[in-house]
Amino acid sequence: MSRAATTSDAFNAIAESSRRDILDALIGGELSVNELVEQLQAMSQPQVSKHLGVLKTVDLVRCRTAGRRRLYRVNAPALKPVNDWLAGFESLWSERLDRLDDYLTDLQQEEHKS
Amino acid sequence: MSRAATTSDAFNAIAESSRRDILDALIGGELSVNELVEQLQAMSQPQVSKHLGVLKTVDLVRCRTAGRRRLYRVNAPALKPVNDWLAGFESLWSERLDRLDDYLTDLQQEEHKS
DNA sequence: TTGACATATACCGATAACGGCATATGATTT
DNA sequence: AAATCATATGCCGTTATCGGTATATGTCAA
Repeated sequence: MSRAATTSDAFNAIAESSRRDILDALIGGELSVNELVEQLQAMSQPQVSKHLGVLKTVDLVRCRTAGRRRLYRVNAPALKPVNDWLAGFESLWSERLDRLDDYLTDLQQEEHKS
Repeated sequence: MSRAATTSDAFNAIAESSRRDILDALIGGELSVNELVEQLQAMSQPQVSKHLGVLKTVDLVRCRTAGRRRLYRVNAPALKPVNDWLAGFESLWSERLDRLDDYLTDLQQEEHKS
């Protein structure tokens, strides 16, 4: 078995930073593939198309044909599973708990030295 | 080139559902490896250990030695990058926009038929 | 219809993930 | 010291990723 497919899940789709970059670029609104290629310096057209394909499969992006161009836009609700999962950890978020945690870790390392 | 390493990023680490399951199990508090194995039916001990290793590398999990056992706990702040990235899409979240989006997609498919 | 533009797809080599099983390391008890 | 318990690590085969380059599909204009 290998790692889960990037097309299986929003979680897997957004694991790749190139795809997050594409989604970020689309926050402003619809963009064509070429406009994305321009905006995302250092990404070839085939790359952008492939990544868009992945994003489309998991419904993170939707598509509209306009003339010979194709306008892509974000489908934000597809990010909800991620958001919902994260919400379960918000209770553990506070700085105070973080510091306590660091303290415990340090304590444990001190014990280890002795 | 291949897919980014699971140890490169919180995004990549949480792409695997087994690892999300582990993190979920740890929300209640510290657990030893064996307790995790019990709780996560159908995951072998080596698997759990390996996944914990990945989670530890990206600091999503921290570790404390207690006798011959090892107690793991969530380090929630390591999820912040994910949360922050998601926040950029909250403006596009509403049901209404979602419906409008569906409408546009349907419209485009209708056009395509003609 | 021919040519230019816009986007998608196919093939390639390289890399690394994943699960399973066996085994090594490490700590405790008798 | 030996046996036991708890956890980590190593090796293997399978599979899917990723970027690159070339090319196919599709759409419009002259």
